[in-house]
Amino acid sequence: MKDFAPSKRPVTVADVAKSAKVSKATAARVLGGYGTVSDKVRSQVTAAAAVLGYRPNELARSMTTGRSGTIGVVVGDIENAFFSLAVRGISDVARTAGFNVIIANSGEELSAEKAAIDLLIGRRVDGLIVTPSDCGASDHLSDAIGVGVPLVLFDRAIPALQVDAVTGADRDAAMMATRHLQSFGHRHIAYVTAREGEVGEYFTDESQLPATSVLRRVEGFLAAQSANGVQDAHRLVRLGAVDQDHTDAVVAHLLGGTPRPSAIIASDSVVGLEVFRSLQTRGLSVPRDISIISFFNADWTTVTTPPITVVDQPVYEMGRRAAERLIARIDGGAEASQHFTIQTTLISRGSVGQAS
Amino acid sequence: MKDFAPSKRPVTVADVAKSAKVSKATAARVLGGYGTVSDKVRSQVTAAAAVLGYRPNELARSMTTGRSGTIGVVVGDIENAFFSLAVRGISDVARTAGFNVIIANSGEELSAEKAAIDLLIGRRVDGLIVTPSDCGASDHLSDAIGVGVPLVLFDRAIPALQVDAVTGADRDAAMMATRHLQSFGHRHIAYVTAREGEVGEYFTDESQLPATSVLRRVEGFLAAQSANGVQDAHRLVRLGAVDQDHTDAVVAHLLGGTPRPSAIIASDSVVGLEVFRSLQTRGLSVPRDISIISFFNADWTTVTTPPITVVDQPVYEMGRRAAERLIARIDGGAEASQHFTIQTTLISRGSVGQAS
DNA sequence: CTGAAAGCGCTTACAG
DNA sequence: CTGAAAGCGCTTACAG
Repeated sequence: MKDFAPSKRPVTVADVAKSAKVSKATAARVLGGYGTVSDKVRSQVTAAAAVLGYRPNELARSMTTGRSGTIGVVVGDIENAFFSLAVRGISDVARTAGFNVIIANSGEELSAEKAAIDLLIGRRVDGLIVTPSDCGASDHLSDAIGVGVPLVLFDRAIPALQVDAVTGADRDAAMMATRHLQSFGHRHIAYVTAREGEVGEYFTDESQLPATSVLRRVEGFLAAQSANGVQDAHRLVRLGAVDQDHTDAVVAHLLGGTPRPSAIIASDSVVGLEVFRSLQTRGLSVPRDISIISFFNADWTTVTTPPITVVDQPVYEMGRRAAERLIARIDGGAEASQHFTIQTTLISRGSVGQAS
Repeated sequence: MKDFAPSKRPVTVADVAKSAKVSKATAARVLGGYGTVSDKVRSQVTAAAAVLGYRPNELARSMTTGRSGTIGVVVGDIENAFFSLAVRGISDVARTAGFNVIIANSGEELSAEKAAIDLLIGRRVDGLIVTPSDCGASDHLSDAIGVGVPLVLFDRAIPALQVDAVTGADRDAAMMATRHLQSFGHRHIAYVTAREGEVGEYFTDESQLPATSVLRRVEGFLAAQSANGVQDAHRLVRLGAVDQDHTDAVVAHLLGGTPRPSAIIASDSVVGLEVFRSLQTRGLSVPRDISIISFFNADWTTVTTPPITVVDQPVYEMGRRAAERLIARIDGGAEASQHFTIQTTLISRGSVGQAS
């Protein structure tokens, strides 16, 4: 028995209808699972569909119903475990509710984010979850809302925009981490982020930190430092840890400067890993020579020597909440927009010691 | 100025045409970027589209053209860094070629994989890249091919199926790793995989390993061991390392058994991390008490003490190749199917020492 | 319970 | 260069 060349033309309801000797409408009813049909007709159609190998064209279906059963998710970087975990939370909820998920990557670039959103709206997703790469830019998002696409922001809020958002309690989390270090006698604490910036560039202005999650953390850090009588804390809030080489340079600059920090807080687990490597490379012993706390309870933080004290963000739960909220909106609730803040905890492991 | 409630009905070419006082066909020509129009008309239409906020309906577009400009990717677990890296490779090539990527997760379950493939075909993707969860099951894949959807297998091949595949050189890689251990005097070497299985269950039969990538590695391992005069090597090929608890049990069983292995090869970096944690928990020192090699050069392998010797699979490159091949097929090449095998290297770090 | 017709928003020939 | 008509594969009223 030979396989013939693939029959290019997909089989349609019309084909099934003809084969089952019923009208298109009737065939469509059983194939689409709506309306009422007699059992006899149902089995005829089902049988015909099976032998023909009918597969519904979801595109056509979406076009007539106006629903695609899909939600679009735009994240900063799917390779970052923070986002993969969030996506799982979103997907789990979506699947249960009968939605599929399309993921797009912005690479934390506004232009890519815009393109992704256009694409997803073009594909007529029923709703959107996005991690805005620049919380100061909201035009493309308000456009989306204007078009009628339900939107939930993830991890970051946009103050200028009336829209649902699910974020961590970033300010509190940073204060908690900072106080923890302070309780070990640390005064000169550095805060390192991956935001684009010159090596040595420190925080002076909100506009440097377009992601509100990072900004809130820095605010919390500064507040805690200020409360502890440290005034110039912002000088140790550093940008530019965009990759291992830059992080090495940032750390080198920090350790060669005055005051020399005795502890470092890493703004996310990717930066944390790079900072840890930098310290290792320089032959520094953690926590004897320097202490470190990283945001996000990533895999690697548990197998280092010592294991790393982390701010444990409930990212899976955050993903779930975002999806739940979005689906509620899709299903009609037009209530006022809300900002959900998810509490975080500190997991104390071995990377924090007494300030020397 | 007030914002009115979102205008639910999206604006269509017809709306733009009316506003620009041209025919639908003409408006569609400029909006769709095909055919020829006068500059005057073009600017009228463009202007009208802008004020109306026209967004093309990609669904409708796909339905008439028969192309969606999208490729579907089904991976085992997007949270696994191996797959995220592959997806980036795929996405980079796809984007450059003007395709978008839809990702679906199978969780390494055949039923979920089937559902995902049905979904993607229903959405009329132009092609499919899939990591088959069970290389013995090919019906759903040959169906896809039968429907005319170009398909490239990733990481694993299906011997029974004439179809393109991009895999690592798994047999060679495992032989390389095994020989490396042998050169340090190791004879009793364990090989641990995450495939479902009882604690203590060892490899006796191909059917236990439905992923050919794993099977080829085991074959390479056994061949190398056999060449070194170790006959019962398969008894140390263990299944069941599905999560930390099970891995703990598998490692405990291994270390309590006879012969007691002096080295462990982890079949992927997730298993590797769990095995490393197990060893740490048991207070074993690597490599003094036991040596370890993990597949995949994951983040965590560089920050442990000692850092881990790994089989470095060029996963990004594999992803790129898969996407390139798929796009070539989509663009018409009906050449014979091919199996691309990508060479791997061993990165020797500190986790392998002399056998005691 | 079943069928004929219209329509979703585009693109594709086919005329002018 | 521009327009009128048909069609992609479904679902949705509307009749019978």
